[in-house]
Amino acid sequence: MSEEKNIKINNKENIEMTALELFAKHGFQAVSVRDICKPLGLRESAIYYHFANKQGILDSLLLRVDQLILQMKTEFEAAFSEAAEVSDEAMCAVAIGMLQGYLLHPVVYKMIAMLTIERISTYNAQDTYQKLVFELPLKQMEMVFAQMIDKGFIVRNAPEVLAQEYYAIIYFAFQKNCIGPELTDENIALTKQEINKNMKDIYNKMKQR
Amino acid sequence: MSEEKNIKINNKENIEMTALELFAKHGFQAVSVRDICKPLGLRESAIYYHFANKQGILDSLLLRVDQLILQMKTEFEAAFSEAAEVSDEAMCAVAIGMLQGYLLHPVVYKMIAMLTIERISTYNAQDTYQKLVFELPLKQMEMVFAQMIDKGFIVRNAPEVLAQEYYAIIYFAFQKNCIGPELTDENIALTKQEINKNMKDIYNKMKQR
DNA sequence: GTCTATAAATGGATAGAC
DNA sequence: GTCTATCCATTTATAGAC
Repeated sequence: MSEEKNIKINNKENIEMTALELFAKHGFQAVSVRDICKPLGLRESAIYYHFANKQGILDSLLLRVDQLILQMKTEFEAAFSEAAEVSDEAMCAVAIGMLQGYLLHPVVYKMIAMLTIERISTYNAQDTYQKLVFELPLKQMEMVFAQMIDKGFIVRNAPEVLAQEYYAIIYFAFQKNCIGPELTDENIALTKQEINKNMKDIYNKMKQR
Repeated sequence: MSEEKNIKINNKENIEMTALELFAKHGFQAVSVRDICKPLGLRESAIYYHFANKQGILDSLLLRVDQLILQMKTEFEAAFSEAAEVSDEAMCAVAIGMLQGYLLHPVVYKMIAMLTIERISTYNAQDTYQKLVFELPLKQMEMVFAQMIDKGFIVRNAPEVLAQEYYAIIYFAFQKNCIGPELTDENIALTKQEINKNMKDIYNKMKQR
């Protein structure tokens, strides 16, 4: 093996990930190029070698979200396509999986936090937020319900309405307990607890009478 | 009547409302004191006469939210205490009232937009957001359900779970369609439509069998 | 690919006149 | 209560050496 320096390769990706960390915590505007440099041990000009300007870092991150969405889409399919058993436990498992494996996924979570801020003023960010936080998970939940209806487990036949009802519970608990200055284990535990409670409740109302 | 100049009294409140408008659109950090001055036709020093610093404007606005919460609390009581009839239309009316009269209330909406950004990095803003967007509406919904249970309209006896299930639908549709760079009439119409659809669906599952 | 140095602009904040 | 003028820190961005 050759003597190449494997420690501290400050490539584009490295810079983007540090930027994402900071953008997620403080927002794009509040973070200066110098702030991004510090943890990397770099100077500003090193950043400007990789990116045209500060905006370029954000644009690059937004492109990264699009890739992430595609990746997550295939991961979802692998995770949920087999779980076509129906019980309140199974429904809770799907919901907790959506929380733990997606919304709280280290990169997805930071993207959501960053976009939560940016989407209010920027069309570009709003578009990405919509896809990441609403379209993809809703489409996924819809598929789960379509399957359940197909197999005769469920009475009603509007999978997109059911998806919205169920995902609303997950999204609500997530927003209420997991978005904020710090994400603690207690917050996550409380979120799961609330999702489980509401999930079981709504499941009992919905199941084949 | 005396010849006092009634036009353009640029008092503290005037400055705060202009600041709120801008903070809601771009976030606290992204708005400069000069930005606030422009629409008011003032100079920076005029602002610093009324406020100790830029942060002082935000602090003042946060205090204003607390007053608003108290005011809204009493308005809610007046609006919902009589509506103790139970039907899917009545439930939808309560939900649409929560959207139209509260979440989309001109001032409340701007406060929510501003706090959506600030609450991610600031404990103070997070606290206020929690009260304004979660605690107050949930408490209110809970009271409506407690009444309905009291009068024997509803089977289940966990009003706080029901409140969360119902309010989650409202909050979800609001976040999905009404938060972003511009709020159009189409967005609002779509939000109402989605709330109505999900509300009726969940109501039919819930009502006395 | 990263550094030093520096230009140019922006933004928070104050002093003192009116 | 608002204005002019000004100060100073921060920040974006670039030029040119290594």
